[in-house]
Amino acid sequence: MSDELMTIRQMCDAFDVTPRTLRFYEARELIFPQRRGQHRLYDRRDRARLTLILRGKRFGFSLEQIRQLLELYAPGSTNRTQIAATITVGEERLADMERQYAELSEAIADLRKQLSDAQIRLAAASHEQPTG
Amino acid sequence: MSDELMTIRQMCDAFDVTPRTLRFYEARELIFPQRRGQHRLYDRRDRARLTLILRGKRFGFSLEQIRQLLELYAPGSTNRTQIAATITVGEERLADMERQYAELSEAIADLRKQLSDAQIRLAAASHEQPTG
DNA sequence: CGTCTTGCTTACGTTCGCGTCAACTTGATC
DNA sequence: GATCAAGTTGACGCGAACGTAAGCAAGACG
Repeated sequence: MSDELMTIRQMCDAFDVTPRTLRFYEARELIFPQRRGQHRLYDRRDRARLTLILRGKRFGFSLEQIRQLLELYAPGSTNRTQIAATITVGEERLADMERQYAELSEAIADLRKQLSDAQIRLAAASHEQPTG
Repeated sequence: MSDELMTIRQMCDAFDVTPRTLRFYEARELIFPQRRGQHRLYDRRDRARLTLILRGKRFGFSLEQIRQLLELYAPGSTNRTQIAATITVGEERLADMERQYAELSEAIADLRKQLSDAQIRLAAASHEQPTG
């Protein structure tokens, strides 16, 4: 069961990203795969981080914002002010997400209404020529 | 009450965007202000569209996706296949948003947990040196 | 009349998040 | 030992979404 360590190719297949992407994230210090010689090896931690990265991206966060958030998920520092700072940015992101959550709820309701209106227009247009 | 028509400057102030942005959206056919001579004038319709554009952006949609969505909000075409196509893309966007909504809910719960864990670490670090 | 402000067009510059080579190493295989 | 696949490090390229700067028009104002 060597599902502990994965090569870059396995990672790419598993997460549907390209090698370039993984190296890019590493360059931006979002993940830190080990090296066996020259080759990168990704462990469970790296995979967890990548999951969070991709999730964060889907919410529209920048890689830098995500990097800061990842510190919250990593038991890295024991420095008091560091932890406090990390918490602060985490709370900001949380606020962002909560705002987005509320707005998304509205937007979905909105879009549903527009869709049903359009369905009506579609039905009304049924007796006209079917093409333009 | 000439709140019916607004200049580009008034729009920028109202929506916190730059003139460049408004002209850019126009070039991409997301808004269609009237012209008085050379000057652009924005009416209620334009403002509604801009609101939707900015909202869409916050959800991570591209301007092109937003442009397509806007057709749903504009009583533009009476062409049956056109309306049907518009509905289709609208449903796709809706699905996107619903997925995002669900995932966001998870992510928020997740982040809350990480934050509370971090608070605990912060408390635990209290008796150590307060700086590094 | 000059000039100030507001806006216009055109066009090149910039940042982010990668894509796409090129050239090299390295371990495996014929 | 030649080749081949998999991986590596640069370095440049690219599309999206604007920023920025140059140069022109046109009404307002002293």
